[in-house]
Amino acid sequence: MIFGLLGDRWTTLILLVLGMGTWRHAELRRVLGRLGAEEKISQRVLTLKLRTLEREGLVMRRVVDSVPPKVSYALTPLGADLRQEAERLIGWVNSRAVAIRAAREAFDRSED
Amino acid sequence: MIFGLLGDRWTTLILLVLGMGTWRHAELRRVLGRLGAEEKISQRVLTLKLRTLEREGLVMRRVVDSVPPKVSYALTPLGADLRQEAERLIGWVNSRAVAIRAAREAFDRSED
DNA sequence: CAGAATCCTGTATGATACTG
DNA sequence: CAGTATCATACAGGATTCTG
Repeated sequence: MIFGLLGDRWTTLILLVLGMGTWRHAELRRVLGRLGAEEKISQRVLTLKLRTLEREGLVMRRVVDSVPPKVSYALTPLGADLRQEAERLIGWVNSRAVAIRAAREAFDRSED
Repeated sequence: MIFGLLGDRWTTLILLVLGMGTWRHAELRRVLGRLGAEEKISQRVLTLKLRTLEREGLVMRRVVDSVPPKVSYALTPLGADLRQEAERLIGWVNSRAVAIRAAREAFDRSED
């Protein structure tokens, strides 16, 4: 994978959503469940992904130690920057979607 | 992952190497083994990756049906285009390598 | 040489239950 | 609410063997 960061099922999507603002864990989880045509992300995996992103300096974690605790997540400047790159790549794919689909169908037709 | 193509261990590297020219299966396999600081790619996985790339219209496969057979691989124009995008992303990471490493070390220090 | 078939293993992801 | 712990599973990747 390019650099072991965007190469998993959820990270890119998380980056995109966090690009829209600041979210608490549960909110973020709900939104991810809708935006992605995929299934819902498990609580455990969301925590893992956020930890990794925080570790890489892409996400900021803010804790308000009340009861119950409030934890919010947002992109760091570095994270916002990477999000732009991700969007660029998504744009690339979208603009080539037709060609790619055509290639796929041609391939599938010819192999039988 | 961004779009399920660059999100694996070998595809990006294959794209980069194929950007350097046309290769036969065994050659390509040898070069991948050196360029990547990683281990050697297995014959099976290389075949799988090349098939996928061919299906997406990114790689062209040319067979000369002699004995033994000669099969060569090269990028299509679409593949060459994607390779550029991949290089851009790699450039992004390289130019931020220091910041990322610093963030990682700060995180590891603070968690104990 | 290129690749198909088999078998095996590690890692990512997921479901569930529990806690500060 | 956010997170941890545990257990279970799916899939990518790898080793080996065989063949046109």
